[in-house]
Amino acid sequence: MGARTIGRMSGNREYIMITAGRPATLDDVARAAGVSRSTASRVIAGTGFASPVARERVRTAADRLGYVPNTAARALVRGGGVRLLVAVAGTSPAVLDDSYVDQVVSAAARVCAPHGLGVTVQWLPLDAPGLLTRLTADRAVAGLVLVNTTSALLDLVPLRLRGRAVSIGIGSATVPSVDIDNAGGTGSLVRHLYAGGRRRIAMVTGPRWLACADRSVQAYRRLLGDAGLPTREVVGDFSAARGRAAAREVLRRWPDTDAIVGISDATALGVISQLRADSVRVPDDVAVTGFDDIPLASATALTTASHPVRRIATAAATMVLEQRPKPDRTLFPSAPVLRESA
Amino acid sequence: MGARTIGRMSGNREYIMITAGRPATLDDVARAAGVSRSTASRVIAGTGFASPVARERVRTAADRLGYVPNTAARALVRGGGVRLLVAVAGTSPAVLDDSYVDQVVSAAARVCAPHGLGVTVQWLPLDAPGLLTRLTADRAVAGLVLVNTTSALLDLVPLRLRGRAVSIGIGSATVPSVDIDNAGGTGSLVRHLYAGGRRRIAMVTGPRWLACADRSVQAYRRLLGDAGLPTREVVGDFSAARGRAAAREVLRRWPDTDAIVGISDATALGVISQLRADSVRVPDDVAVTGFDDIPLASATALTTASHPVRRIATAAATMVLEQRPKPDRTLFPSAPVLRESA
DNA sequence: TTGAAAGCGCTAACAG
DNA sequence: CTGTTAGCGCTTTCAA
Repeated sequence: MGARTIGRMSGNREYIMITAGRPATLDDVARAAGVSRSTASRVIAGTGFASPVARERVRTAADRLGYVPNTAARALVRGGGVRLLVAVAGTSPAVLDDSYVDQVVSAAARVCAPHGLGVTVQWLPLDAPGLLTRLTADRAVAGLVLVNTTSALLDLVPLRLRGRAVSIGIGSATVPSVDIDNAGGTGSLVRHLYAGGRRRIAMVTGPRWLACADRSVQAYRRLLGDAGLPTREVVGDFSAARGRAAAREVLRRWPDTDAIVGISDATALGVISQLRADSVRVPDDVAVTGFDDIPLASATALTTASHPVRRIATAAATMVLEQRPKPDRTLFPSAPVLRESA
Repeated sequence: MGARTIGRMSGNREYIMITAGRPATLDDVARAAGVSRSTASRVIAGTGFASPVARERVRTAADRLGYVPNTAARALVRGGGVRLLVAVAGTSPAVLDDSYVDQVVSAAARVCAPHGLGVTVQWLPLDAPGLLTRLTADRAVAGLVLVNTTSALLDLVPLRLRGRAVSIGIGSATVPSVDIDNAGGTGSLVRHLYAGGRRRIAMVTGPRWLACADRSVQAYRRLLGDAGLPTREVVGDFSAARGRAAAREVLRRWPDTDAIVGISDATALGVISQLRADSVRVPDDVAVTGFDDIPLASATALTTASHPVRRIATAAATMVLEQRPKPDRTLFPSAPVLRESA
């Protein structure tokens, strides 16, 4: 441990080979290569000039010593930070117990790995805006991915993170957005219902504060409006439990409903289970659609719209890491997935 | 941007209040509190002595300036690292496209957040042991969580990480393990099958190199051996596709099989779909069990055993972060979840 | 109890 | 093209 082997290079210069214990530092590499630390830094970081000879010697030395740059030190001097913060807005910390968030975090971690960056995830209470400010005050934060955020939160993103923040959901003048095309996905589902002869179409919406959910609602309203049909809306919250209750409410208020559009697959699954419990046939009496195409959807033959969460998160994290101008808005298409429920 | 307000404290000493831009550093806090940087460091880090007065003034100043310690700088000097590495062993990078891994990463990120640490995830090819060595050579790596690892890989964990590495799966003399009680879970399932009158019980196993999967197989063998029954094993790989093929193989080799134990829910679901396709009734003709209790399991009424992945990952990450002696082995119980498939 | 001073490992001007 | 020189922000001896 800490054992070193002192040897001699052909050039008759002393070098040190670390055999165990302390990982090699840039100094070790420079010494072994017989160049200055700056030169070693230049070739390792790939920045600045270096003669082919120097390049070669440094590379060899680094290889032999198993040199790996210390990300923390590098981040300190460059001021770039060492981790990507995934901040998920919501009313309770339970928002983090969600496979959607899992996928975002995991995808982000995968993108960050080669850059030597880590990822952390935090719940952002909607009513405690100070937290975002505190979290982003840590210079170790290299970038920010906001999930399900609000405009209020968006405005709190500090200047330091301009260009290093992306929102999965709505964006702002300073924070670009990467998102799923809720309107397109929901629209195609509503059109499918209409094409199937449904005319009394209700919708179980998401929480009002969530803009992306609202886009689905707007699409639903627009389409029904265009067709001269009245809307039937019940507020939900993405959960199956709320979907159940909502199904009851829909049928109580509008007994002749022949289709229910759920804001999410979980919602739709809740709706279906309640409907079946009440002996309403799906899709014969009432057609039901979801949104997201989670694994459960295919198993339960739920008609829904696709939502490539992993690809979206990967794009978001990549945008944060790559420091080049980003489009204000990147929309991933959502395709209808027609199965048996509608 | 970068605007500052110069004011005067009651003690008539100059201080600087950052109103925007550059986050406050420890120097700013010290200056504002009228103490040396060392003193400020002691009270902020909570290490070493400080008079109540100093403590108070530093706290106030830090609060007012919205001071947040720079994790990277701290890690650099303390040598503690800035991120937790989740390394997932497997034969292809696709092992990372798995909700199991997502949950582990996400849970780890949650545990790390308050410590100012990030998380990265890496695929560890079984045949490229050098990668682990290279990855862990980065001093920025504060800790290691190995997933589905092998003894060979375990032996490569460097001394520097001793006490800062945990394995979800098998452990070693130097790396403690946190795991699910596969044997217990599988055992209770096999007993349930036996109690239900099944006597010709086959098993679709996991890949041979995976020790945790092997524990299930051992339990199956032991129980059948104790009952004087012959074993019927087909090698699987946790996938539904392989489960399908395995079901075919089982029935070809042992046509009178009356129960199939799947190494995972995905495997079992694959088995069931193949069985149904071949007009074999489940559970009437052949009972099928899984392992993990994924969301799909309840939707498909699959009998299985529970697997609290989130809790396991949280425990693992916590052990890595808390620097106290750990038990060599922590086993989380797996309870049978009886549904319709067996 | 406190402050001065010396780095942690690396990058980035700036002269040579 | 290369080496010298300053730090990045923080912790930690060591004296005072």
